[in-house]
Amino acid sequence: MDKAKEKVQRFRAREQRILDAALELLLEHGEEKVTVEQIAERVDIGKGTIYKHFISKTEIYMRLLMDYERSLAERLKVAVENAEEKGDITAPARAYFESRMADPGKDRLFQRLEEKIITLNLAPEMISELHAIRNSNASALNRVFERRMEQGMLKKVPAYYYYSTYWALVQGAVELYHSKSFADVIEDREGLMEFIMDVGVHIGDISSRKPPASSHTTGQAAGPSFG
Amino acid sequence: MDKAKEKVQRFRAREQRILDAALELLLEHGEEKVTVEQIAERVDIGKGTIYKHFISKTEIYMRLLMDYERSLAERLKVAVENAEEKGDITAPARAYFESRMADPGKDRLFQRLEEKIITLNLAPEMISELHAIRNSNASALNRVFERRMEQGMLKKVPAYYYYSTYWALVQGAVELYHSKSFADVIEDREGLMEFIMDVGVHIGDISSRKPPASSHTTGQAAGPSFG
Amino acid sequence: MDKAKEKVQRFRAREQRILDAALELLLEHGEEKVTVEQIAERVDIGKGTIYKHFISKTEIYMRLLMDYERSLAERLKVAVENAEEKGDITAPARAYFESRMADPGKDRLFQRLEEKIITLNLAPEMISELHAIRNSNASALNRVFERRMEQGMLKKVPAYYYYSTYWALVQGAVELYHSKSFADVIEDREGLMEFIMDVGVHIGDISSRKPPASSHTTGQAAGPSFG
Amino acid sequence: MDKAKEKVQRFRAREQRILDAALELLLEHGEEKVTVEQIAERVDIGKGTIYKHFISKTEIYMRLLMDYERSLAERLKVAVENAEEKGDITAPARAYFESRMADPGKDRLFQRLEEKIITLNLAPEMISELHAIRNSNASALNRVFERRMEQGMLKKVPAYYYYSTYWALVQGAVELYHSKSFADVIEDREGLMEFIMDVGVHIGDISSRKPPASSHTTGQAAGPSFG
DNA sequence: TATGAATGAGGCTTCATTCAT
DNA sequence: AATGAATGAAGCCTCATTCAT
Repeated sequence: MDKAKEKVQRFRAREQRILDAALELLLEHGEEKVTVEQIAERVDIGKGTIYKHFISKTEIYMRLLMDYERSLAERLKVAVENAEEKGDITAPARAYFESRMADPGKDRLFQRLEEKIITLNLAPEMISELHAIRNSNASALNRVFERRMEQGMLKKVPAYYYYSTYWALVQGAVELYHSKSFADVIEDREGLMEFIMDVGVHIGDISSRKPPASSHTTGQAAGPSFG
Repeated sequence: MDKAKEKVQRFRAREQRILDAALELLLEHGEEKVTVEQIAERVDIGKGTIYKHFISKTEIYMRLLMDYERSLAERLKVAVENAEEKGDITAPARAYFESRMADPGKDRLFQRLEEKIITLNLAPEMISELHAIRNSNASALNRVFERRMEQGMLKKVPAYYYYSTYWALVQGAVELYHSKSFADVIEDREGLMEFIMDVGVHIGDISSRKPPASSHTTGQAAGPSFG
Repeated sequence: MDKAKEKVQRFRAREQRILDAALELLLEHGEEKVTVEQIAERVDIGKGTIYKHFISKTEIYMRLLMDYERSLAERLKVAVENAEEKGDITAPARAYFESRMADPGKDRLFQRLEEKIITLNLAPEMISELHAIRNSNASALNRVFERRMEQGMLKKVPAYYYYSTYWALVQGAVELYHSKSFADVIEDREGLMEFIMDVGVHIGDISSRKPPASSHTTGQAAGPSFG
Repeated sequence: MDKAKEKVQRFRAREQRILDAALELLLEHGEEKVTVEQIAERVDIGKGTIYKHFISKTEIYMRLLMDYERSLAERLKVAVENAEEKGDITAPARAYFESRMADPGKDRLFQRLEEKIITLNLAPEMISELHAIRNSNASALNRVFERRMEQGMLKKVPAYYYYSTYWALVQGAVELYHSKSFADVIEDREGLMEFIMDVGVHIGDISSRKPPASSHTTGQAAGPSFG
């Protein structure tokens, strides 16, 4: 009995190790350049063993994608609930931003992975499932924007304007975080990210917006010069 | 003499045809899935001939990247000059936005291309050169933001905050434009893009900001055309 | 004691179930495309267990081959004995034909299996054993042909001419039965098979041969049923 | 000009060498057990070169199949024409038999190859093309049988009875030729094959058949004993 | 100068068999 | 005794780049 359980557990543990190794390698080397053999090597198992756990390389990637999206959804849900108790209407937006910016490299990786899988049309059903999860994320944010519009705090435009714009900003922030061109220029990344989040949270605010809280509010005359 | 010139010209013309064909194919099939053979076929020359013009496939891609970045810089420069004559201080930001959104698919492709080349560390020097061009773009925008800060129109933070945030928003807008998940949701793409641009142009505005002009609210005869 | 017997019996029963499952799968999917895992699944036992019964996949196949050949021999023997009592000299030939045509798909499968095993030279001794069984089949037929030659009913040629030719015809009939190219053309398979059998039974007949009895010409109440 | 021609010729020659090598290996080792690498090795070219000539391993096999079928059709056509001039009505059947028996190993190999390709449903369109060629073969034989029926020389049954039975016999003869079980028994292969052909040619003959011409017509009391 | 045939490293996946539990 | 996770050899195919003509 116990032995059987143990075995199952060891099996699951190995599955997780495969996923972890794949993610590590993906983060280290990029989507291209990671081979099944490499993953196996890192987990220190045979190449064939991978295929006891996953039917294809794509399935490994899809699992990573789903896991990430689910954890995002989970964190967002918690944040929304907490926020509603406290009456902080900007909390969901902040939670979303923070969730995605928690590990921008990972976030970005998963975008690329998803894009590739969609383009090559591997695993269309799993992609649908993924998008279903994502839509549940979207609706939480959408509700926030809609409520604020009703309260007259936001300019009235179609709600998806807000959500889309906000998404775009976060997406861009993720790219920015990763960008090697900006790396030299950005001295205070934390400050910048806060600034961006603040911009995001106040998109469309009609008036009397709280000025962005930044650790840099003291006027810094000359930032780094681009070119 | 003339013959030699003619020859050189034909050579250059073919080079351009190779670049055009590569871009077309890239746009049609995505970064992966374009082979040197396909390019040669479309130009209707031999595969070997390509290697008379470019030492590697990567070099072709780098050339496309550089050309794109330069055209961006060029357009931006013109816009800035025009704007300065007319005193429209938001013009550079708008020009930048419009330039990148003129063909979002292309813009996005080049991001991916660049990313790939950086990741695989093919052609590090060319990448440096590319970034130099980009920085010259950045400085034009930076100057705008700095001037507006000096005029007290923008909250005082390091100038790169503005530029980075703006860049992030545009970057995100490009992704948004392309995104298949959003495609169903976005009914009025033009309107949305204008909305985003407006958000971008007014990042950090201290007060009395003009509410975003949206085609949903005011009939704007001729907005910029995207895509 | 009883327990031990029971155990042995269960063991044998399972062995048979493995063989049955293998045959089913082989018939369903063809020689290639059947894996040990599939067999284990269908029997609902572990893959490893199969190897408690058979040292290799080839051994399973060899067992199927032997069993088939033995059942063929058995049926043939019975038919010959019955026929001799009744004085019907063509009975063995008919019995042989009917035996092999009883399930042409199976017969054909075993040809292929044997061929494969011979080609790859797996299990040479078992193949010898198989051929020994088959030769015992041959001798029954041979005796018939020899007797008929002695009776002046058949042209005198080496007896193996008859047997070989007859074998060839039956072999071909099996293939014909299975052939997809012929499927469209053959409207009356029963009639055709009877026709072929008749041709076979009368190979070498010296004179006054009974014209082939075909269901197209004479109403034969109960012919042998094929397949 | 000449150079270009030469090049094309060398290319074609190599293609033929690939086909020849593949056929050789197939004949030596059987369908399974021949790898693309082996073929390349034997031709002394790189693995990749094979794929300049053929899009897949299956295509190589299909080419062999088609070439064989075409040569069969060609030989048959010539034989039929010659026969018609000379009034020898059995000539097409003989030609067909002889064509297929010219190299029984090859004939058998191609059956197996075709079967495999059909089963795995690789290349369905090429298989159709193959069958089209084969049908042209069939009709030539069919016409012979029909004419003989009209002349009252053959029992009247559906024409496909004759063709199918004849096909089955030839098919079986091919297998017989190859069979290792029969190898020891068959002392005079030529004689046997002639015997079989004669049986085939006279299938359904109504009367006064020429006795089979065999080099063994002298009564050999005891052929080899089976078992 | 232009060509395209040739190359071969490298990637993904399958499956019979072994062996620790 | 039964299991099934693990193995790794082996197979097919792709494609950037080279080089002889």
